Amino acid sequence: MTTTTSSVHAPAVRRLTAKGEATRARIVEAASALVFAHGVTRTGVEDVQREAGVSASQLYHYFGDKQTLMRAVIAHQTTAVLAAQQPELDALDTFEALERWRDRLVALQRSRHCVGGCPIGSIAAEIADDDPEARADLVAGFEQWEAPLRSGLTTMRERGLLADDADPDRLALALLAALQGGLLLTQTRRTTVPLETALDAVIELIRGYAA
Amino acid sequence: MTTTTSSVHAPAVRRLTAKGEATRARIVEAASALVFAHGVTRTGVEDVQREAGVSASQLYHYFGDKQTLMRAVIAHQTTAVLAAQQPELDALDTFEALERWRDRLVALQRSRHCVGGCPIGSIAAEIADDDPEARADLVAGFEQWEAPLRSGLTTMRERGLLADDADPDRLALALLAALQGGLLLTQTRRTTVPLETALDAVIELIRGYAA
DNA sequence: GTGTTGTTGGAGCGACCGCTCCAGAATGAG
DNA sequence: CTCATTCTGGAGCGGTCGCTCCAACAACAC
Repeated sequence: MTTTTSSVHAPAVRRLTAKGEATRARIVEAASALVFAHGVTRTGVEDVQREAGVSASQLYHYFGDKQTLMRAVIAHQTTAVLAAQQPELDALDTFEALERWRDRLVALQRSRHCVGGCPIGSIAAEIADDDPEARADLVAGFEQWEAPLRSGLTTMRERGLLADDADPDRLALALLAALQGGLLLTQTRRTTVPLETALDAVIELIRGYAA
Repeated sequence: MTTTTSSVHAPAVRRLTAKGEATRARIVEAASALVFAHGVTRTGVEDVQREAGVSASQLYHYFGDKQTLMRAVIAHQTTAVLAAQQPELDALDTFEALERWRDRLVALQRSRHCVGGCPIGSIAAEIADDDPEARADLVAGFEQWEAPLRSGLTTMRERGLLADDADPDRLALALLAALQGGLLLTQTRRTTVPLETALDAVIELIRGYAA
């Protein structure tokens, strides 16, 4: 129970050919792009078929139903989001790295003209209350995100960059929350100002713990 | 242009009877509750009809289409959200008021068992990119929210509670972003910890500006 | 080659969606 | 009372939704 893989008797596939793997990947990528652009509910299975260039039977061959597909989308977007924050995210152990990470996030949203929020957060807001299994995946996704933040801050404290009374757990969570809220407001207002302000505020708080 | 009322030729009603006003209100309230629980897209017009106890023709008599109804929901929820934060929100001019406000928000989410995020923020995440008019309403809603935060912090600075280099605009925006992000993570993780941590972080930053 | 399993195409079903339409009942103005 | 306007009930239409089914093709194991 509470396995990270799909639950009981997923109509998914046991073994996948190289070709099948490619088809499956194309479906997930197409679905991810559409969900990012229009949300889960507004993304129809038929839209995914068209975008991925597959037939209905192919889609339902690899994913038993839409819910399963959406869980695959969550997994895919989690990986993509973390990758988009590299290399800074995995070594957030100096104030300079923290600032570069902040700048990268802001630049990314600016390049998107502030359209679209967080690929994971948006899904969370839409289906966290309605799909328990997806919610578990989202919790895991956020945890994968928070972990490197926590680890970077911990390293900073160990190296004496942060005072002993700085709490890496608290600060990492505050950072993630500021990021999510900043993204939402940036998406709504179509300005990167909220994202910048939210991140800068928490970073300033962290700087207050500089040793 | 950019009026706050509905735009060109809204099929809405010119004059409303007392009875009509009541019916309209019932529809908006039912729709608001359903949207809060299940989101915009998952809320069917038929669901609203059932919940409000009205027929299809009634609903379309008061609201030309679903989009118009959703804009009314945004307006209604904006009022409701602000009301739920009173009396603190309108007088956030001491640290004590700030803490009471924080406690009220946390208690509210706890009483909901962390189900459902921000009534406005959730809608924003879902349709900000797809409905330009709704997005404008949401921007206005957030502004109505941010204004008292800004005004409270400004008062604190004027009274000498905050140093001159404290920027009420920045801090108010950071507070709102932390709140939104905290609510999203709290909704996803089903714990009030993220909300508490996010708000406490920004409040701690503000306290750093205490004169 | 043969059999098994993975892969693909495409028609189509039942349910639900937002919305329309028309006729009748209630209401307010004169 | 008269009449225009507002309000209500309910059937139903065209479209879309998630999904099923069946038959054929391709790839791999032996």
